[in-house]
Amino acid sequence: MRAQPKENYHHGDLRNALIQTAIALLPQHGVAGLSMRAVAKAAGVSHAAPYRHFRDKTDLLESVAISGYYRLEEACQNAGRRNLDRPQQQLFEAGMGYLSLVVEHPEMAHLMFSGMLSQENCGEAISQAIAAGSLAKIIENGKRLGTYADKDTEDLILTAHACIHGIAMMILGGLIKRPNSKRQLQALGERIYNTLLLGLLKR
Amino acid sequence: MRAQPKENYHHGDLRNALIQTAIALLPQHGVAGLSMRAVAKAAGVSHAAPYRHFRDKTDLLESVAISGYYRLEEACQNAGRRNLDRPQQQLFEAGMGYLSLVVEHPEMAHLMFSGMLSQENCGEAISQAIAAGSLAKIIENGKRLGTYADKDTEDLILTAHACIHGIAMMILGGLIKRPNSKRQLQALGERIYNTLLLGLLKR
DNA sequence: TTTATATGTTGTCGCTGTCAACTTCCTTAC
DNA sequence: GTAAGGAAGTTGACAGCGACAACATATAAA
Repeated sequence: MRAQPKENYHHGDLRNALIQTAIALLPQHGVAGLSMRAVAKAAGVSHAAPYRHFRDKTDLLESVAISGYYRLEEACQNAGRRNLDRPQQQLFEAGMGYLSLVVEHPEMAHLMFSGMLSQENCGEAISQAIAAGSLAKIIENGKRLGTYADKDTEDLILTAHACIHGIAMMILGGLIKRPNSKRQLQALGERIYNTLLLGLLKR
Repeated sequence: MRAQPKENYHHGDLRNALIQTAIALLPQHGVAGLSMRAVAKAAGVSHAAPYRHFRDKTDLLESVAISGYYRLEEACQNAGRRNLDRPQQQLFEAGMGYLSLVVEHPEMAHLMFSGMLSQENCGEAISQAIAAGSLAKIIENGKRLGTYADKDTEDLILTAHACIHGIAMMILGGLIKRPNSKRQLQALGERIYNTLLLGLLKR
């Protein structure tokens, strides 16, 4: 039994400390500019210490990305729980949560979605299960309530996800002007959302 | 007047040669693994030669990305020209061109869309003018022909672009399984496209 | 022909990711 | 309670990188 984590040497929970430190440094340094050594130094350990807990840099970044996926899932699930009997509001708020996370933590989003991490550890499996998983529940619920079109559910989920993800990545990639207020982001979300619901064609 | 580019020393058109070499090396090395020195070596010049033509690494990568934007524009414009009186086919083929480029040249797409390049030189200005520009013409044309809903044109363009871009980035980021044939890609495009046209809601 | 400028080369710097070798702490077996 | 051994930290080293300065050479201008 350890009373207090010793001051020197063994850290006690360096692995998590490194992940949290990396998350903290990410906004300043950017994903490209974030070095393993900088994370180690900021965490107060020597430059090689991280290699006792992570195979290489990618391994650390994967762990950071995974924590981002969980935050994203949480945002989507909360949107679902807040509006159990209003499927359209569920979907809209989930989408706004998705967008907000990307806008507020662009470097984290870059890490999660740029595809540079091994597809095995945090690609399809996790992101699919999490982000699309929450969306899927919301859309299936809406379909049960008779809100959505009587088409293949997978197609509805995929299209909604693509739309949300697309706007997020367009902001991230500089293809559209980055909204500089919650209000602007909300307005952007509404424009997309309404168009997506009604479709491009004349009704 | 120069008869033949001399074998030694002055290259004649090193700037373009470096861009082309970088494009050629991109698939093997990936954007993260592509080094200035590797490009220089592959182009047959010394490791510092590129700095006579590019301020830094980002400057070279920007030039590579810009050439990608032009390829993308070309694909979209061709789709428009091929189907002048069929607005839906125009939009679908433009989208498929967009998707194909990303699937066939994922590293180039990564460079174009990840947002790590300076927004000034090849961000909003160029990408907006090119990709969205071609899409805009197509959708405006379709609206004139009475195909599309009587909503704000900007919203239609934005939503269509987001949808296409989103699917492309989901493939790139490993969020959905990468299609391994033209046929699979086509099928994926059709699912999205039909849902986007008709909208999520019951009609 | 001389001179200036553009372009390519070599040498160097600090930083990075990663490994090997060493040290220190904690745990477990006797 | 102590010795053995593994887990977790340290220092030192290496090659590769981006970038700059100093130098060399080819072309253009005078």
